Amino acid sequence: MARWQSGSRERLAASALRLFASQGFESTTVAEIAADAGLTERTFFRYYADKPEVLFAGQDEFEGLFLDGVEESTSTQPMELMASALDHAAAFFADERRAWSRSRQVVVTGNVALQERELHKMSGLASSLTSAFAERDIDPNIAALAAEATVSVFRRSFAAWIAAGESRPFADIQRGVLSQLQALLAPS
Amino acid sequence: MARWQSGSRERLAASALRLFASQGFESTTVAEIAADAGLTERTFFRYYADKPEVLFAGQDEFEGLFLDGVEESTSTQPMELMASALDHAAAFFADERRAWSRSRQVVVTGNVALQERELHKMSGLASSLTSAFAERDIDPNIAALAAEATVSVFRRSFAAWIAAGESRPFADIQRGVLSQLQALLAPS
DNA sequence: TGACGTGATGACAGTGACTGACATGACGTT
DNA sequence: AACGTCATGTCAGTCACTGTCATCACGTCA
Repeated sequence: MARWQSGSRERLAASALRLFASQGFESTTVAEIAADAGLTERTFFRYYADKPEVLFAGQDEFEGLFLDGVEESTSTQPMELMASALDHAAAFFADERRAWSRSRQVVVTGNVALQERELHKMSGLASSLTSAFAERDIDPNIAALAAEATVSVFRRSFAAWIAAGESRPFADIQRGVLSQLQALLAPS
Repeated sequence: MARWQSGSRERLAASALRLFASQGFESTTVAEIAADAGLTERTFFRYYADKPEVLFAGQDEFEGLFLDGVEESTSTQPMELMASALDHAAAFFADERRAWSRSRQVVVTGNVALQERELHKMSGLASSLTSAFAERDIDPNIAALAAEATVSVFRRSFAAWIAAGESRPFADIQRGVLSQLQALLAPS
């Protein structure tokens, strides 16, 4: 029998989300999360750099989907690369994940520190996309604007996807939002 | 002679920026800032909600310029409202402010917590713009995309404005970036 | 089989951000 | 001159986060 149960990292994340959802982010201490997972506070910080970070595990995988989408496309047109990245990332948001995403988002929306962390993650995604676009010989300034537009479309789509009553698949919503953005900025 | 010197808030902000710039954000304690301003740590937190916030005083005024720009325009076209907001806000970034903005940005760029706070302020600006646009009978989804696009243009412009060697006025840079964004998303 | 290294964890003390509660004392008003 | 107000000081406390050392199950190698 192992001295330590395996999956400490996952247990910590699960305990954290459950406690945050039931009693709030600020009124849950790290020591409490750790105890709930059968560990100590010190061990929590060996897995997660800080308290907000425990809600953002798996971010790298998510960001990788966008980048894979860019790599898959052979185009050098910003719009086509954006669409490819968005389409590819949509796979992450399967319908089974919708309920989980909703409850997680309630927690994030309810705390400023978590909102800030989420924005920072989105900013990191935009940076990565900027680099990926720039490797296709796209002007750096254009690449940055395209990357931020991509993230905007994703965020709007995600918000719509978890809205009450919404049932369309993520990919469908996202294509609609991208069209809206194009229409908005079309020279009239 | 007054028991307390006036302008405590401003002295705290000035001490903070100076200390952050010379020895870094993290290695400067709030107690140190307060002492430098002739006050105590407790008083610092009566003026600023937390340590990052001391670098973001005056944010309301800045946000107000964007909103004034929207109000000044009588248009109901998103693109025209965006342009009006951006043009109006450009007044905030006079050439005299460029050197100060550069040194402040060095501090912000050098610390993750400050970057997160800055992103959150930009997000708040986007929310305000979304509401302002929505009051012009613009579809909420379009309003949100237009607001985020506005903020993207501003941020890209600001980055260019403080770049080494750059000397064009802020308004000129910003108009160029807005044109680039339009060109990027123009249906081909 | 037993010594040994490795790696995950615990234990503990310390720093610093932030808060609540109460005390102080200069100032204007009456 | 008594009084209320308000910016500030003082102090104790909580909690996020860190450095350091101890512990102990496990695999390996002699």
